[in-house]
Amino acid sequence: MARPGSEHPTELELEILKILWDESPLPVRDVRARLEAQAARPLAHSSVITTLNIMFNKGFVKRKKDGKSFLFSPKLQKKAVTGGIVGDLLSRVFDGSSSALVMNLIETADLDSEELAALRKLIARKAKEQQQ
Amino acid sequence: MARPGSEHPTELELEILKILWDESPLPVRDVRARLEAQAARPLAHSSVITTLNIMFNKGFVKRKKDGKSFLFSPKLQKKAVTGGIVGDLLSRVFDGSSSALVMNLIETADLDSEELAALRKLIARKAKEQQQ
DNA sequence: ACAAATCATCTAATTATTTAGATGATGTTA
DNA sequence: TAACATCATCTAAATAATTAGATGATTTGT
Repeated sequence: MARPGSEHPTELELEILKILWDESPLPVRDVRARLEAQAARPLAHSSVITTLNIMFNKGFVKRKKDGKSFLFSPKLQKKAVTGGIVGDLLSRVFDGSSSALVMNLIETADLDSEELAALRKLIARKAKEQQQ
Repeated sequence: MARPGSEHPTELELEILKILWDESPLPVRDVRARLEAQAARPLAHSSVITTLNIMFNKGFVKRKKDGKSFLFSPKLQKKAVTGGIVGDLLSRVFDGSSSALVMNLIETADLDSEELAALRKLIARKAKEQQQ
């Protein structure tokens, strides 16, 4: 009875990817420091490097030897990852309906008038592209 | 060294919640049948009821005794669950920026002109509400 | 040169999540 | 009534995810 893994990054993995999206390449030491400082996750050095190596084996990050340490970088773009998570949410909960999710977000999110205006523009642009 | 659980439903739990959102209350027998038919997850009866009871303990579902079986219903609304997952994604990846995620979705989603028109209306309504 | 710091590797442990068979109780059908 | 079907409970096991200390190697600082 196998427990299936997930195709998406786990919560800790997502935290680490975010750190690397913000700045990379980074050595483990720095990833560990930022996990503690930015994500309130104080982990031992070996906990962090273990997770990073698992992520490397999963194809989420690249690593490059630098002296005796490794520098890690994200291999997946932010959009690809969020697209995957959200796409999954779509197919599971919204029967694949993107617009239902987008509407749900717009209804629940706290958007100010500038953000709404920007969205309006984007939608107008999308609609225009569709007519061509 | 505890391994933290997640505050969100796991992938299987989300599949089960979807089934219950579509129709509830449901007995375990029916949940199991739909997992197999709709989610291509053929699990043993006891696997399903174990997961449902874990979900009950987590506060995700309600259950009511009916004869010798239990009927399960969702306790959380779809919006609350997706809002939680997406809110988490926001805070981890988009620094809390709802509009960035919504824009990301609009750009990547395959929306037809009717859907775009509906979004435009919703945004207009939101903008109007904000002026009051 | 020696001590301390840094680093990866190895090994181990905990917990969550998943999966399921055996068992006993209950209900239904022949 | 007996056999069968259905159901929850109990027990067990596999795997993923997480966490971390011990160890040896390398680098840095005194």
